[in-house]
Amino acid sequence: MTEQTAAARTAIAETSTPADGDGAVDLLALENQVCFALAVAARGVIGVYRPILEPLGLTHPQYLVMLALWQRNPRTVRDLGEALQLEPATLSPLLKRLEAQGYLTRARNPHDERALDVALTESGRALRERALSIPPQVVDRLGMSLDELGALRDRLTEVIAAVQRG
Amino acid sequence: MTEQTAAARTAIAETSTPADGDGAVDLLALENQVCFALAVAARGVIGVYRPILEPLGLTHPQYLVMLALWQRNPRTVRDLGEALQLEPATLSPLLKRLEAQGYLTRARNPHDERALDVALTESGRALRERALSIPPQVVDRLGMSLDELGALRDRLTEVIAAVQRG
DNA sequence: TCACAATCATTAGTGTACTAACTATTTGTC
DNA sequence: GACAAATAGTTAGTACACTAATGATTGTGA
Repeated sequence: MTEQTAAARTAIAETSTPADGDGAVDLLALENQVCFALAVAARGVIGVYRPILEPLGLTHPQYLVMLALWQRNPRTVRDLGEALQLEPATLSPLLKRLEAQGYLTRARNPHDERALDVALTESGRALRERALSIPPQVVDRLGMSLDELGALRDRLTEVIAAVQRG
Repeated sequence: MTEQTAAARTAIAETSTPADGDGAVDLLALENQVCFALAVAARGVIGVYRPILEPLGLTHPQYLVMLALWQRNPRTVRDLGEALQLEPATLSPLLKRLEAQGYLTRARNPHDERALDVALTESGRALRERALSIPPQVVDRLGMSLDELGALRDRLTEVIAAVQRG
């Protein structure tokens, strides 16, 4: 019975696991950690995107950069970093790869030589059409209702706000 | 109204952002992507753990490994991988660092030389006492209620199940 | 028993993601 | 106008996380 393996008990239980007979909850139980559920879910969902994005030659973070640029086109690295909550040091090599793919250009801003303007190429703009089918594919693959996904996004937004509040 | 059907088609409804005047929802808007919220929230929460784990000499994934070992002590790499949903290729160098820190030992299983047994050292067992204060610190730092966090964990569990189901 | 497939871990290579240190440019102030 | 402070981006170094390929061991069927 004890042989039932943690794997069988699944990564995350719906109910908190009592540590022992006195009904106390094990604070350090893996299944009780929100951070663990968050990390596994994030990796898992990004894994769902992987095969869908592969034909476009994009990784998930690169896809997010493209989404940001499709919303507003010439943007500085700093601007993108704020929108995506990424450090410039993370963005810098990532943007170079997207430039190498031909989806965007990188050029110093004439008015402020410190800033680097990132702009879509024709190829980058055109990619949006192909990307339109991605969200439905993901929703379909997850097999979850839009209500469930919306509820999750709202909870995550609370967490993001809580982190930034600190 | 076309408003409803458009909202229903959204990856994430609720405060969905209209793309233009006709009330259609922009499927590719950054704010509407669950994957984006998931990625930002996960990075953010791991960032909250960073300074808390730093005194213990642990990164967040290393902390999760320790949690798993505190629940069941000698475990194989494969066993840990299933519990943490990590590839052995990810776990392998991670465990070597924990071994270098002196928190665990790595030794081939005598019954099956292919398997590698990972076992806590005395130092690794002792670390649990210090770790007991971590969850309260994180909850305090986030400033969210346990109900909110529990609700989030349940939503995340649904996603993880959805990913694994596919 | 002996080829052979399955299993387990490691290695190599790519791509995030962070911190810290650095260069270059702009801005503010005396 | 000179110069310190602030800002923008890059580079270096560490650590995940994945896929693919490799090596070693085990178990099985002919």
